[in-house]
Amino acid sequence: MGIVRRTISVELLLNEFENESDAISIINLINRLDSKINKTTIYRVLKKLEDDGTLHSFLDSDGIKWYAKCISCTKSEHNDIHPHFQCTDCGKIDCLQIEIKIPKIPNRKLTASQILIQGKCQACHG
Amino acid sequence: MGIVRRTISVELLLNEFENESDAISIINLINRLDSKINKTTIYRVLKKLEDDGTLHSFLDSDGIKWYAKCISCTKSEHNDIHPHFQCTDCGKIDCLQIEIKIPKIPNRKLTASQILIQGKCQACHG
DNA sequence: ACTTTAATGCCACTGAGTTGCAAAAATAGA
DNA sequence: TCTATTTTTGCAACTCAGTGGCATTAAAGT
Repeated sequence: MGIVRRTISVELLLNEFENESDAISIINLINRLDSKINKTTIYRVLKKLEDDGTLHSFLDSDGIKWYAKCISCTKSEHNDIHPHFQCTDCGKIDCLQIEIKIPKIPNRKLTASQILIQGKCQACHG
Repeated sequence: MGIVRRTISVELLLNEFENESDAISIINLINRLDSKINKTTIYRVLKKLEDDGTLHSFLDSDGIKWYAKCISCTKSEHNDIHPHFQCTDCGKIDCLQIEIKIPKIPNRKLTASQILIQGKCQACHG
């Protein structure tokens, strides 16, 4: 289930994503909001926002969780499938609005894909 | 640095991959070899085998680490870049010998990509 | 065989993420 | 606006994959 009550925690978290076009790691959010929200609450609210189709999550190459805004998702359907790009220098991740074609594979039914591309961003001399 | 000495641990681990064409999670290896090798050693030997170009590693959608045999890698170069397929029913992962084309992206220098495809394998009615 | 140096086992630790539960806050209803 | 209900939060303790230090063991070279 998604967000039911409009609480301060929900507002604060939505606000972080309002002011940020890149993805944000949970670790980072916990640090940013340390004095305002408990980390358990952060995990729980983010999960609900994902259920609502407001945010989507993915893991980086170290296995830690990041969240980013969805563009066209709803509660019933996460349409927002796209690759993520992580700069190996500064660590920033952003969503790439490109489509990567996965070919059909014999004897397997494909349902999802997670693509993490690594390299250097423009700021780090890409 | 990679493998220097031919120890029992190295033999046992290589043996596991000899008899297995799929990827194997570290967790699984630790369970399999519980009575024979300490888990710290397993982590260390696998890392060396990866440095040697014998195995490659990747994370699944839960962020846990898997290893699989390399086909054409060397100590100096991991050429064996390919997507991995995980069955959402049985959890098995295997290497897909297909190439997925990543388009050039403006203002970014791409160096690597990790692709995890999810779905159902043949055995689980793919 | 002996010496050198790499590899191992053990144990304690780290750190991301989770769980249970009592207290607090948000909504609905009167 | 007050009250009852139900969700949400904070806290503390926990889980579990993965790591680091260090003394001991075991390869390999001479």
